[in-house]
Amino acid sequence: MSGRMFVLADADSFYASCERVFHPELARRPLVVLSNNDGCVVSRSREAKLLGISNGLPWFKIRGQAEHDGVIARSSNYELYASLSRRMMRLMAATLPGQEIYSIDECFLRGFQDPQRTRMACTRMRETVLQGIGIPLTIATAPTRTLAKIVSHYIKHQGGGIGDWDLLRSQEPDVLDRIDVSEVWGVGRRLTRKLQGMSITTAGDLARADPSRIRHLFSVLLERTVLELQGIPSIELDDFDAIDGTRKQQLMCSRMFGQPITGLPDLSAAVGTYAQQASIRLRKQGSLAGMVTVFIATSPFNQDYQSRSGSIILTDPADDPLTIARAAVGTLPRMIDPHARYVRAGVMLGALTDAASYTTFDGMDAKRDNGLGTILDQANRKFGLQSVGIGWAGMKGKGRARQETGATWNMKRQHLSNRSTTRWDELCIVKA
DNA sequence: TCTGGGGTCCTAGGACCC
DNA sequence: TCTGGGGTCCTAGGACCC
Repeated sequence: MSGRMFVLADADSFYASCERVFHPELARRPLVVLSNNDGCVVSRSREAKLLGISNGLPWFKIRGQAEHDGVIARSSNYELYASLSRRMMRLMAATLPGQEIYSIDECFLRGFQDPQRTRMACTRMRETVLQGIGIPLTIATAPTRTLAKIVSHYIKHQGGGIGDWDLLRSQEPDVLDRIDVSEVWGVGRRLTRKLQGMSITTAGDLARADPSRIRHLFSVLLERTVLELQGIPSIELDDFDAIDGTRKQQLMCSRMFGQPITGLPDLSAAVGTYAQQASIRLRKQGSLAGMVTVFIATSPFNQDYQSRSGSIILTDPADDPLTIARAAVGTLPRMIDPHARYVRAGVMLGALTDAASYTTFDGMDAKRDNGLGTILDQANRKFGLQSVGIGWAGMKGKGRARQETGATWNMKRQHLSNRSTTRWDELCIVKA
């Protein structure tokens, strides 16, 4: 074995596992985590999977049966997950070199030349994260990222743990032929259908395909996937700085509403709030936005579905909340259908540039935050998101949702757990 | 009644120029 | 005004990921 060895570490049922960290009584119970608005299932514990609950199912459709089966539901709590993710990533980076964070719950690392040494490091890493944080990992090693994904997928089916491509292949030479092509990293629904039409139905079929022919019929992306299945590293990840979530090209804040809204005033309030949220993240990563795009949409499950978007180019790139919110709200009058029932809106900031190095030719400066944004950022850090804001963004709700705004369109989160690691008023209480 | 939120990359095709 | 080809740049949309 020569060349690089990729290590893929990802958490088992990450969101569900996070919920258990501060609620040990949830261990071994069937548990699901729901998307915003308590819409769909986005994470299930192993026990919930065994009950036949799949990801993406609308909660309102399965709720009756699930509750009958003793399933516990939690609203998603991304503050908690992001915080646990950061700790988990730091522990892993201290064990193996070359960490590339790929998503909130998984990262690639580089293995050592000596496979035995790599294996020991993986074992140690898994124990450290389990004991230090309480999150179980699945760890796979392989000569390419795509094969590491295959191994990970395979051993998760066996209940998780640690696996290696060479070992697996020596035990089961035909393992790729027993994996559906749709399970391959980079092959989605559409490609699966097209490939099936060409009698490529398993990962093994795809691995045996001619890369240049695949490139012709599909794209360079799928060609790289074929090469990777053959053991030739061909996919590089962007060297984006994911540990603090920095985005190089665009940044978006969008939400489904708790209930449909109609008319300019409510829509403006929602879009203004999302614009502010987006500008907070923009300042946090030290960028300026050159373009603001807003989209609004009615329900795609209704017959009169409509979706519109509009953009504004900022003549001077900006990071201050007023400029961005004003630009965003300003797109609405020409887009809005006054009778439509909107269920979703979003604000995208594009044409991002680095605030520190930005200069214009004529000596004009960018629309920098004049201090208001920084004050808002500080207040929000201290008192919690949406404590303070411009316009509607500062309106608080009551009771359990007191951190959210009081507007009717604010999302539903009826099964929210405490944000124990990021909110002082939601600290875990230990009775001794 | 009730169906997530964020990203990335590639390609086709139009606009424009010579 | 018409005719033709080829190059570049940009954007919208499609496809994928978690």
